[in-house]
Amino acid sequence: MTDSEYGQRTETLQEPTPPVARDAVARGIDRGAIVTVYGRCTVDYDGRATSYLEAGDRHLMLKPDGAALVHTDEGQQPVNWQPPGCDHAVGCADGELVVESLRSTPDERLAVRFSEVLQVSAFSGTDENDLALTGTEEDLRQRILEEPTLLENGFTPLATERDTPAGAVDIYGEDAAGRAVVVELKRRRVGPDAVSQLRRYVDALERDLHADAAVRGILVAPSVTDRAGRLLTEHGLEFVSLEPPAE
Amino acid sequence: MTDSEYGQRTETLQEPTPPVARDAVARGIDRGAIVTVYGRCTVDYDGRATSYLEAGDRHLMLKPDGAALVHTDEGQQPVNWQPPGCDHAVGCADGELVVESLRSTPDERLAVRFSEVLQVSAFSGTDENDLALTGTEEDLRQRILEEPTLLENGFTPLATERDTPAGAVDIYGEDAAGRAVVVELKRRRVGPDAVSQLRRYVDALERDLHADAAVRGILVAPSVTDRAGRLLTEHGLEFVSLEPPAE
DNA sequence: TGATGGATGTCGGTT
DNA sequence: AACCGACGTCCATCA
Repeated sequence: MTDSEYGQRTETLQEPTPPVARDAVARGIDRGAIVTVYGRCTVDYDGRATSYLEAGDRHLMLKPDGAALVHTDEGQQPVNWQPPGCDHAVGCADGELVVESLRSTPDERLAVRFSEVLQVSAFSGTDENDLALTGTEEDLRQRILEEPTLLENGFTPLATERDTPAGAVDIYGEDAAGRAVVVELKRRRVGPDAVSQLRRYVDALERDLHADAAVRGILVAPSVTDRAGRLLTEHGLEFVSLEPPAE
Repeated sequence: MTDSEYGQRTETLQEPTPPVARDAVARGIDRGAIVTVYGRCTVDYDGRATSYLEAGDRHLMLKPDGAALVHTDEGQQPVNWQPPGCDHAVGCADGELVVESLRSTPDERLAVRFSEVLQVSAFSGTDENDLALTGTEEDLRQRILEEPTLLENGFTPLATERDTPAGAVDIYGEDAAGRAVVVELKRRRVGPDAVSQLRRYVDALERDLHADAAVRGILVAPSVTDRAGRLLTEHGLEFVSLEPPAE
């Protein structure tokens, strides 16, 4: 039922007793493995908020970086979790397997109590490669910097991440008439929040450059919602429809 | 090595051949189980963006609601995923196990190709219970509605989720002098975005109630950042420090 | 189905 | 350690 010889890349136990499960989990954590436990459990969380989950069958994953995830059979998001950097502890109490993940700053505690353990697994392996992702806001920025005319004729980018009292502007530049232009980029359709963000930057830059300077604000995104479009008009801001490159 | 009798709550195979793995995954999906695969794989994603991940050892989880998660040994978030509502398909190609998850609106495709399958598991179970969570924004709202004096003496809540052209206001009410008050709630320390949000609501309500009416805007949160504090002052908005109740 | 805003958001960069 | 904004954000709610 197990393949627990030293050096194996996986080690799995079916319906172990709590002490056996505890030792397997502890050994997996020690070896730097991804450890999973499936079984009937309750979950306590206390930290930034507080939660409790009554008994049910769930899947717990403990990662060597200190992350913990409790998954039910629904949803992309775990029902409970702990971020990387936590310390995992495992033990038996009242004949149950108990897994705890703790961290400080902020003080947070996750406790999973298994009344029944159906399976414990430990997975060791290597993963050297990083994800290659395209279609991000950064890609959209590159596209505009390489071909500023996409924004409008005569636009000249002068800086990216230009600092203002309100934060860093995505692209700062000049139009054909020499007016200052603030560009805010979004990789997808935007709502009111993006308009407010652009507005903050334009306001801040107008103060920074002295009161006389009128600063143009251009929102670049695939599209805007109705309300966002109205907000743009109200605030005298502009919109240019552009998407991140497909690849 | 397996406990695949019909009706078992878990079914696990160690190092199955691709066709055997394929059948186990298909059977697990059919039964409405949570299916996991651990092994060496590459991951292709195409949809709202595009990504590719070179070979490495990873953990794939397929949920009966159509969600798919690819986890490495690091991070709380999956390196690749597909949201609930997808169709999972499994097959063999070039002697490899291939799992695909597809959806439309938007069109998105996730493909995981295993050059080596170390373990396949299927977990069946029941989970009737919902998470009980406290310390949310909703709890903060309840706290204020029950004791409006926490906000300020003489405050009278008149509505929650009051609609304005800019969206729904968390709490709408009147102060002791009968002036309209817009309250924006945040469960934790806030930055500039929350201030802009409150500003949009105050603006919208002032227009809605006619130009003469001065509307007060109060941000309620545990604390604000420096920049947010400055923005509040600039916009003539107020701040009251309150947290969600501890339990 | 789309819009809107909350979230124990998480994550990365920078100060 | 805090601040800030992006994210293939996810997610519930409501129109």
